[in-house]
Amino acid sequence: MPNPEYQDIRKLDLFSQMADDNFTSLMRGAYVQNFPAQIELITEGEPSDFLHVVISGSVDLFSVWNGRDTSMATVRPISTFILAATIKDAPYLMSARTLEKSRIALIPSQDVRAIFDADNNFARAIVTELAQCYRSVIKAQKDLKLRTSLERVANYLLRQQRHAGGGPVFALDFEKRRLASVLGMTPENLSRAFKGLQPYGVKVTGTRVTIDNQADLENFAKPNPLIDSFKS
Amino acid sequence: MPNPEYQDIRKLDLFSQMADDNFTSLMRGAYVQNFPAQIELITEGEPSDFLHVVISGSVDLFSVWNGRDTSMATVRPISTFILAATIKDAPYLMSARTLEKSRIALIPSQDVRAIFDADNNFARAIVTELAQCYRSVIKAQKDLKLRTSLERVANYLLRQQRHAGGGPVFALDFEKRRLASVLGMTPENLSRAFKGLQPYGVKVTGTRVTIDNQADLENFAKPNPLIDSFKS
DNA sequence: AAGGCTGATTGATAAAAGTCAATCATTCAG
DNA sequence: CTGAATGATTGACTTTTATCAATCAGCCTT
Repeated sequence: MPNPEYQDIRKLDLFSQMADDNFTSLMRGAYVQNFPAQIELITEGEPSDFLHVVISGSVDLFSVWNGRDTSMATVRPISTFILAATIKDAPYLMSARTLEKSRIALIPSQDVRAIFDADNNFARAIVTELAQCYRSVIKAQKDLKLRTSLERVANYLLRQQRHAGGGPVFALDFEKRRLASVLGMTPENLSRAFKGLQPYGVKVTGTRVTIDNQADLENFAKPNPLIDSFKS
Repeated sequence: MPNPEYQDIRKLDLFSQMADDNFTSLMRGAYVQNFPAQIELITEGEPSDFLHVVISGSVDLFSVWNGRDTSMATVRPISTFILAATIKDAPYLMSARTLEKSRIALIPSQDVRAIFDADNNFARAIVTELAQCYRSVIKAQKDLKLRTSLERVANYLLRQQRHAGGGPVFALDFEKRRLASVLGMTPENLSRAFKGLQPYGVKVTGTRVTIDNQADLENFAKPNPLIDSFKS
C-alpha cells in the first residue's frame, strides 16, 4: 500500500478497526483522484458504484426536483458519503458536487459490500456510522419543522460559533447562498435574517460574524442538544 | 420461549437471520406489554433503555421544541423504533406515544448491544435496517425542502393510493390533524390543500379519498421515486 | 334523543417567506 | 488598474402559510 493517503483513510472510525488484509484489499480496488471545483461527482438516481471519501476540499450534497434544488449537507475531510446507498446497493438519493478543488477516494461499492460481509469489525463500524448519519438527519428535520427561519439562522450561528472555538468572533464556513439553501430559505431571506438578529447583538459583515450579546442570542435561539449538538 | 408473539418478531428482517441462541437470549430479557391509547412511551432526551417493537396498534414518533411539536413518523406493526439510539447508547431524539391501544415488546438496549457484538448476522441486519431508516428520512427531508405544502399533500395522496392498492378510492390512514403535522403544515392548511386539489380531480370526504383524474393529479404532483418510493 | 366532546372546516387577518428587479460589493482575469 | 462576473443586499410586491375565532359535523355517552 504505497499511497500515504490511505493511512488517513485508515484512521477514520469506519475503517480503523477492520482487519489489515481487508483494508488492503479495499484500497487495492480504490483510486484517488483530484477534481476541480463545481464538478458533479454523482447524480441522484444513478446506481451507487462507489463509496466516496473526501480527502481534501469539500463536497456539497444536494437534491433536485421539478426545477428546484436544495443543499442537504456539506462533506468535509476526512469523511465518507453515500454509505447508505452503497450498503443497500440502491440508487443515490442525493447528488454531489465539489465546492472547491478536492481530492477524493473512490472505493467500489461492490468491494465495500463484500468486505462488509466478511469483516465483522467493519460491519459494526458501518452500523455506528449509519446510526450517526440517521440521527443527524433527524436533527436537521426537527430544525426544519420546529423552527422559523430566523430561529434556524440564530441556532446555526451558535453551532458555528461553538465549532469555531466559542469566541464572540468567528467566520461563516459557507457561501451565504449555500448556507441559505442548507437552512431551507432563500439568500434574500438569509440577508434579512442577519439583520433581524441585530437586536440580539449579532453583526455579520462578509463572512465575519460577531456576537456581542451571547446571553440575548441564546435566549432567543433556545439551542437544544437534541437538535443542535454535533455528537451523539 | 412460550410466547407466540416472539415468532412474529423473529420474522422481522432485523431478527430473522440471527442465531437461535441469541434470539432466545434477547427475548428472555424482553417483555411484552399492552398500552392504552395516548400513552407516552418514551420521551426525547431520555437514555435509550429499550428497543421497542410494535406488535399491534400504532405509535406516533414526535418531537417538541419551545412549545411547538411535530409528528415525525408513524410506526405500524410489525416494526421497531428507536434502533439508532439503542445502538449508539445515546438519548432518544424523538418521543413516542401510542395512537391507539397497542401491544409493544420492549427489549433492553443493553442486550441488543451485547448480541449485536456477538452475532454478525444480527449486526448486518441492523446495518440494512439503519440504512433504510436513513434513506427514509432523507426522502422526507427532500419532500419538505423541495415541495410546497400543496405538492406534498398531492404526493402523499398518490403514495397512500399506491399503498392502498392503487384504486381511485381509498382511505386516509391518519387523523387529519396528525397528517398535517407529518406533512409540516397546520390542520387548517391541510383542509385548504384538499380543496386546492379539487381542480385536479381530488375529492376528500371524511377519511375517504377519491381520485377522479389520475393523470391530472400526477401531472401536478410529479411524484419521484427518489422521494416517494417506500422501498430502496 | 339531547347534550357535549373532539376534530374538521371556514373566513378574516397577520406573519412569514418567496420573487423580481435594481443596486452594491468583491473578486479576479486580462 | 480596470471592468466583467458573481454573489450579496435592498426594496417593493406577491404568494404562501400560520393564527385566531367561529361554526360545523360526527360520535359517544347518558
